[in-house]
Amino acid sequence: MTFKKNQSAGYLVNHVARIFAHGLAERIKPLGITIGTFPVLLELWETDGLTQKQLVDRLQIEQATMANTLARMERDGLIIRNKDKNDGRVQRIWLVEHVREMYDAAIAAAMEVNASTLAGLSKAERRQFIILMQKVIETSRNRVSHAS
Amino acid sequence: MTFKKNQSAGYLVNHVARIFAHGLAERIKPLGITIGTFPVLLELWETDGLTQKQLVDRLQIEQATMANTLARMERDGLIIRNKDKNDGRVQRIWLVEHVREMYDAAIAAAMEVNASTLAGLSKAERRQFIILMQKVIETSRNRVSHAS
DNA sequence: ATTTATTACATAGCAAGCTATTCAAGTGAT
DNA sequence: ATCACTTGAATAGCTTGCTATGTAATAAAT
Repeated sequence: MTFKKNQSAGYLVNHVARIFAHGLAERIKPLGITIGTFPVLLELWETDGLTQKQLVDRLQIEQATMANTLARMERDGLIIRNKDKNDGRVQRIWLVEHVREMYDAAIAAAMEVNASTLAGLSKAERRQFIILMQKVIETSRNRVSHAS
Repeated sequence: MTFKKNQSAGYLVNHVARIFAHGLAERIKPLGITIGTFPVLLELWETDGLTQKQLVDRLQIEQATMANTLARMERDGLIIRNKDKNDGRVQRIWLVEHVREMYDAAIAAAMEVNASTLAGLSKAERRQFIILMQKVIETSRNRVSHAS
């Protein structure tokens, strides 16, 4: 029996992630933001002035990836960074005013993408989708923490 | 009520895809292959000598992405490309001998990744995971074909 | 037969992810 | 006080994905 990619969780989930990414990208492009910045914005909308380290911990993105994403965001005028007074190593990240006001539109876009991409699923299936993803992430989180 | 990223299908599925990618990457690295080439290899192991166009259609990857992936594969000695006799536009892609022999090891790696990443799910949940992914892909496929 | 359109592929340029490495600022031990 | 360690961030260099655009070969239309 041969390996069938359309029965492989890893293959399928990569495909699905690209579908979501594509949908989100086209919907937030008018706002002047991109998919990589979106999770960062979500955190900052909730808590402005986080450090890079805090963003890395909350978003499970590698530090180097975060540094690059923040550099692009600063370049594009979405955030400003300034050194912490008490600790010269840490950079605090602050939203620029007009970005703080984009919250509603951005959230609407994200909810639209979720709804339309999952349109083929029943309400129960959509709930199950979320639960399964959370469980997989939890499994991985445990594995990683054991390993270290 | 605020938007919660850990309840957002798009956010979660991106995270899960990165977990799978990481797991696969470390397991196939010893074989000298990377995650982007893996789907291409799956197709060629089944049908050697496909054209770039056929790979694009079967893997739902953009043509430009495929061209770049194939260029890397050729550079790394995984494939050779040659022009089709009947149609000067098409490139046929052929596996190099030692890559053809990697099938068993590569499939074993993929199955391991799937098993260990989904270890926190019951058998029924794993089955459900596959079904939900397939449905989302199907929904997207229909939408795209309507749009064109 | 020539022109026009289509098709297959390549190239340019970017975002977003990664690992590995470096650097500077704090912390601790002696 | 100094030396070693740790921690936060930056940088280098790569893969994998995308859109937009260019190019050459074939097919279709007149």
